[in-house]
Amino acid sequence: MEPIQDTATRPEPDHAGPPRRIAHLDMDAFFASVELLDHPELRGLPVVVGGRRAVAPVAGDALPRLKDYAGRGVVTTATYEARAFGVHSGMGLMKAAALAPEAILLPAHFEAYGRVSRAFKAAASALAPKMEDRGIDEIYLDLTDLPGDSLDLARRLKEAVREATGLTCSIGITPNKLLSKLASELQKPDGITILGIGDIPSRIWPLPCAAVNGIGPKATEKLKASGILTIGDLAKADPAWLVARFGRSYGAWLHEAAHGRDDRPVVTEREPKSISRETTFERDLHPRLDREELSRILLDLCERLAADLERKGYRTRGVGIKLRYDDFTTVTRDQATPGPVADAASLRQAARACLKRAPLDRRLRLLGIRAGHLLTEAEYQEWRAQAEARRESGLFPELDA
DNA sequence: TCTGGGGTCCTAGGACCC
DNA sequence: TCTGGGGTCCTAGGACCC
Repeated sequence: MEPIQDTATRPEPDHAGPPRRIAHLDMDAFFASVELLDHPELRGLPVVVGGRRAVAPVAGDALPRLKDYAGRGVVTTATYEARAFGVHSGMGLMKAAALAPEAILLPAHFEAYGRVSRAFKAAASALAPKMEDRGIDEIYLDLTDLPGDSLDLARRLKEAVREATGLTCSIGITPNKLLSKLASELQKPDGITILGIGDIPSRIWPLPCAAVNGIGPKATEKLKASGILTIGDLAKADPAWLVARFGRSYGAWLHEAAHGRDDRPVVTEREPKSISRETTFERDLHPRLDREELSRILLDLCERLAADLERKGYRTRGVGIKLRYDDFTTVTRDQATPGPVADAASLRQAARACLKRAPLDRRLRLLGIRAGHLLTEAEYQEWRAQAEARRESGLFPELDA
């Protein structure tokens, strides 16, 4: 018998409620711009930030050039002058050097970026306290309850950020996060873009699908294969076809996204789900021949992860490792720990158990360790109380004393 | 000349329990 | 004797983002 379900009376998804006013604020070429604060003489030149460690000093007082770099590493950020050569973040440095050999290469200074990041977020949240942290160089702000028109608010935000950091940013303001993220990209750098729902056909639909946050390389290729190039093409696609092609969840989301619909709230607080450390080796290491070196690296990763857990006040109940082989294939192995732990020795013990279950027959280029299933101090105390109760009832003697 | 390091979320199968 | 179905946890992999 056919299941009977009255879909016609099911309520619409919750798009109701008063329209919101959401800002996305994105720092312009963030890492490179911070570097230029220290090296104003490099303004206007193509500059790339990246590389694994300080570039070897070059003869005389010449600046380190991209062409002088040899080794593993990717572009972390490029100035707009460097981007003009086709260089972009994530690109291998060797490839970038082929495109812009004379570009200046600066090593990354993550402590400095962290300081400037905290400064711009403090300045923005002083004006708009409902702030969602989206990483080191971007935030969402919920401006719905603030007085003043959007253009004026955007100008005040940019001025506050500039005053606090000396840097420019780009801002998009629309009724939701998805559109604001798209809007902030439209007039970079140093831009303000304010859009309403009515602007979607003219401003959003001409953009390529890949401009949408959540449509990556794989989905872009798949869409392209069906002749869907722009967000407008995607908006015209049959939702049932999208679901059949991309799955129930992602297919339905693609349809909603193309029409600029997005209910996600601005989330001001969040507990981390996992904390990890990983490293790519200078040269590929053999699991057997380079056993001692790998062992030292694992211990170092465990100690750094333990320090992170300690500093942030978490314990983990699930440890995982990540291995990347010389052919760039990646495997992971996970293992639940007997109880919540945060010390390096316990992390290493769990990591070694994971390693035993992984193929170790070819050279490795990366080793990583991750602490998942995190417990806050309060959750840990609760776990302990429950374990104690079980122990006293004699059911599960997980606690020794 | 290959491709960093830190994350989130989703899917999917099997174990296990009720 | 031929066997249901839901819920949750564990594990592995993959897409995606900054």
